[in-house]
Amino acid sequence: MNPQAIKVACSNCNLRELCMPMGLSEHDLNRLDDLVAVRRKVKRGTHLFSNGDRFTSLYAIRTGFFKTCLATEDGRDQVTGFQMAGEIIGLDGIVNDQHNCDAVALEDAEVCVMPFDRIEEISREVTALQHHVHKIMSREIVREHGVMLLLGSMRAEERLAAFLLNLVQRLHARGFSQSELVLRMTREEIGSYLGLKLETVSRTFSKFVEDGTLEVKQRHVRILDTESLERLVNQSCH
Amino acid sequence: MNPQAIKVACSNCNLRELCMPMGLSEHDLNRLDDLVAVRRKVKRGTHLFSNGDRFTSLYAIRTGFFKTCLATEDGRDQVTGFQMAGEIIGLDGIVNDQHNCDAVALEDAEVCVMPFDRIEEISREVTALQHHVHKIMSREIVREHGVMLLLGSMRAEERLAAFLLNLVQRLHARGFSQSELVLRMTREEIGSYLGLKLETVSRTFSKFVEDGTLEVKQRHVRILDTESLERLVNQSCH
DNA sequence: CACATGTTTTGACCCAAGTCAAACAATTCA
DNA sequence: TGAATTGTTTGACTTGGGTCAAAACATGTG
Repeated sequence: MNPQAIKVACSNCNLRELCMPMGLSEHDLNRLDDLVAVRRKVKRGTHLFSNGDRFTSLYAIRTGFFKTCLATEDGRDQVTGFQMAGEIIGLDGIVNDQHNCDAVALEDAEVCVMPFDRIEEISREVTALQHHVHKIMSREIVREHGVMLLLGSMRAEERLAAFLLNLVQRLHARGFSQSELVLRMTREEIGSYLGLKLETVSRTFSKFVEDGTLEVKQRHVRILDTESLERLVNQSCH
Repeated sequence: MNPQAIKVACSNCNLRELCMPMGLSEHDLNRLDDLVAVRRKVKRGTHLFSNGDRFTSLYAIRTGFFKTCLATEDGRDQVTGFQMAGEIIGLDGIVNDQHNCDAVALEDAEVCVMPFDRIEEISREVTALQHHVHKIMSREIVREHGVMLLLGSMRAEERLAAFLLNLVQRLHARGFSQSELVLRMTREEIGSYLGLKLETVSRTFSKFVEDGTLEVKQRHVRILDTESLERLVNQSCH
């Protein structure tokens, strides 16, 4: 956990449009460059933060892939999300000044550390940033509504279909293929996120392969029939 | 939907400690009184806002009880939360400038309408309000994490136990009994929230009555054995 | 390279919760 | 007040996904 002392400006970052507000004046852009204190590398399998850690900062993912998960003393475990480049993690820590879940890198990663008091300070001056922060938090709330819908009302196939469509859609927005993806997480982690056991996830993948909807080789997935997945998600009358 | 023209100050409101920041100077308190544009009455069964409505304001519940729910075209329906006095609804609308769920009054209710542009304006000046808004949004994110854990990893009894404990805890914080409550929602709405069918909710209530954990007469519930419910929620080794 | 460890697949079996159906309250409203 | 509507309970039966177990693969490490 040795923070790198690399100081780099948001104004030059190629992920700017993903994690920062757009259309700023030169002056406001310069203010924004004070947001990121340092960058920090996070090795695969290690924690960016853990449940109970003191909350100080939000993190913008520059590279790599994370999961956030909630683990209770009694052994329950729930993956609450998977995050990729340009997304912000740590919002859960604001309310109680301590993190309420674990953030674990699923591959070697790098994040921009944004001290929260600095975010609050600058967003008092830069209206666009203030609004941006509100939108990011609201987006997370809406995302979680969607997960609740998935967990509360979908069958296994529908859940996996929704999961895959969401992943490729986000990857596509980052310039990757619309139909091919590499899963960075295990079947068990997918299962935890989707409220299914890993065996069920595996079986559902196999079923999609039989149906000709997917091609699966380990963690490499190619979507052969997107519409078929969309039909599963959108038509609940089974 | 005729907005009442009653203009009342937060500074005198007995719910202030629930929905507003504490320990403000006189000057800041006065600024806060500009937050609430009007109050609005919402009749039982009617919508405070609906999916797709233009987002303009957050709402602080003064009296009454709401549910928020997500309904998709294809007939899926998920209750995403139940809200009571002192709680804030509408946060889902910020990200896309339109509401993403329905807010329905489960009993006659009254809300304080807080135009969001005014919230942003005042929170640029009053740091405590800025921080408060961030905390409210973070709290909602953390709450939803908890629901994901419930939906993803709990069995029916555990879900209902967690639901009841959460309700009495919030009611107790508002001065009501720790052991007695009146449900404002139907079995079906409870089921939708908990990812269960109404029959399962009903059966689980019956089981708790048999076990001597609850006394249930329609929507009146008395908790006879809180510990038993807590044990269910906290010990996942079934 | 071989061994250990972690991950994925598949099969056989089981059970918690869903489905369908019927009877029975409570409310609402004419 | 009584008919209609809505909400709740309970029973009988079914089923999707969980559990347990074993084998096949991958991946990493000394």
